Amino acid sequence: MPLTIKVNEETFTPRQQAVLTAALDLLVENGEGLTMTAVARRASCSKETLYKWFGDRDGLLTATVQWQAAKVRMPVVDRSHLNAKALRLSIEQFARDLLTVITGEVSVTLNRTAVTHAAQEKDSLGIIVLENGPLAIRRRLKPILEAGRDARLLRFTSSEDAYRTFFGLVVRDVQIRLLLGDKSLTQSNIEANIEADVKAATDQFFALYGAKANP
Amino acid sequence: MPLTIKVNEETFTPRQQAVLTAALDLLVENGEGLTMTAVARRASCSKETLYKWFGDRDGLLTATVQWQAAKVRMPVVDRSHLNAKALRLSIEQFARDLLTVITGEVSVTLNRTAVTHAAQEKDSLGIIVLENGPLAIRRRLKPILEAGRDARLLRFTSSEDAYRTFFGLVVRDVQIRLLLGDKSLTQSNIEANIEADVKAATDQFFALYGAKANP
DNA sequence: ATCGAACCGTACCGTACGGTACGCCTGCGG
DNA sequence: CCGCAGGCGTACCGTACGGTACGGTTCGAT
Repeated sequence: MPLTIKVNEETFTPRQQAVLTAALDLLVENGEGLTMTAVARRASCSKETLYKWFGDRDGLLTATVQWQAAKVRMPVVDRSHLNAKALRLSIEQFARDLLTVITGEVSVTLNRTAVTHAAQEKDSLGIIVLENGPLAIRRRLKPILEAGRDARLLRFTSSEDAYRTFFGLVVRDVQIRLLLGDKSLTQSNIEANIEADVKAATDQFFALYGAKANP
Repeated sequence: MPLTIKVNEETFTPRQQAVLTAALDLLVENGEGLTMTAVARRASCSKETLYKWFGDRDGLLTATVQWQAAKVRMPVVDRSHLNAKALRLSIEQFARDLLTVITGEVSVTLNRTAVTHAAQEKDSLGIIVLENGPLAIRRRLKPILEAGRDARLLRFTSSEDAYRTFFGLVVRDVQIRLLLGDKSLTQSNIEANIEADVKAATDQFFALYGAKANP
């Protein structure tokens, strides 16, 4: 019987964090390279310690994803004085952050890992990734959207729907293509277009939800 | 050395198709349940035959995904007389088909399998899924969009961009949530909202790319 | 100085699974 | 009737990997 995994306890000792870093590195380098032996060797620790700390392989995986996903923090957008320009900048900033995070190597790896995990009737990693990815962004964007509505700069009925449309406009087919390993989407390729994409998505979002838009 | 896999040859004997069906069933039932022994037992054939026909496990997997993905065919939309109403119906139909396919159990399984595969520096399955999923839809939608533009019903510069925006508006965060195993997205849940979602996405698409829209 | 906890390194075990070999049956051409 | 190709079922092999055990080492507390 494996030990209970401490999923809610986010505090890891520096040594443990070194182990998690090693595990993440292995994941990024080679998605399926995360074997207990490899992690132990990379982190210069014994397998016994891994099992003592994380219970079993799944526990180590969960801790790694959890710890790493929680590190992805969007910068908070200033909400103090909300004129049209500031709102637009905030939305643009969210689009930029969303695209940057989602196209990052770590994010792709984490999402792939979670999808693989979900393919085995285990959804814990998927929940963690969802919670720290899309849902985290949603939580931060929502007050901005509602402030925009209160200031009569935006018009929508459901902030949920508005957010999901925003997500779609920004992400489009980029994420799924990255997850599927589409070679025509290189990192430099994305970086070169990110500003144009951010602007386009923001324009479209305001076209749909701006105060002047048709209901 | 495994035999060369016949990826371009789409013709399988009925017996082979029965094997592929068994493989797909196992995949859908339990993502990681596709072991050679399990397939052989399910299809009532010998492992030796599997290896003779498909070379190795990867070949069987590729053949399964290839064969199944190619079966997903969108109905062709009539393009004969293209007034505003017909165009809108066509777009709506695409949105509906796209959503229906993407949220289907088989599609989710195939995408998960391909993502898992891509996590191991193998992108062949990802390419197959991309080619038969998003890209197939794009190929079919593109002439409709351009016909709409020629008829001055739509306005856009790049049909590529228009398609990708359409994809984003329709799919939003549904696919990634399904891939990650989000429990709050049940099949019945999606089905109940699909018509409303289709209408909303089409409305938004026309708001952005309709002839009356701002450039 | 001594003890014990924590931990490293490594050897070891069990199992699952990819891949192969082989014996047997069936159907078909001669 | 004979022989043989194709295929089924099963036994088997090798390996990779999850998980455990254990001796040796470091280090802090007493």
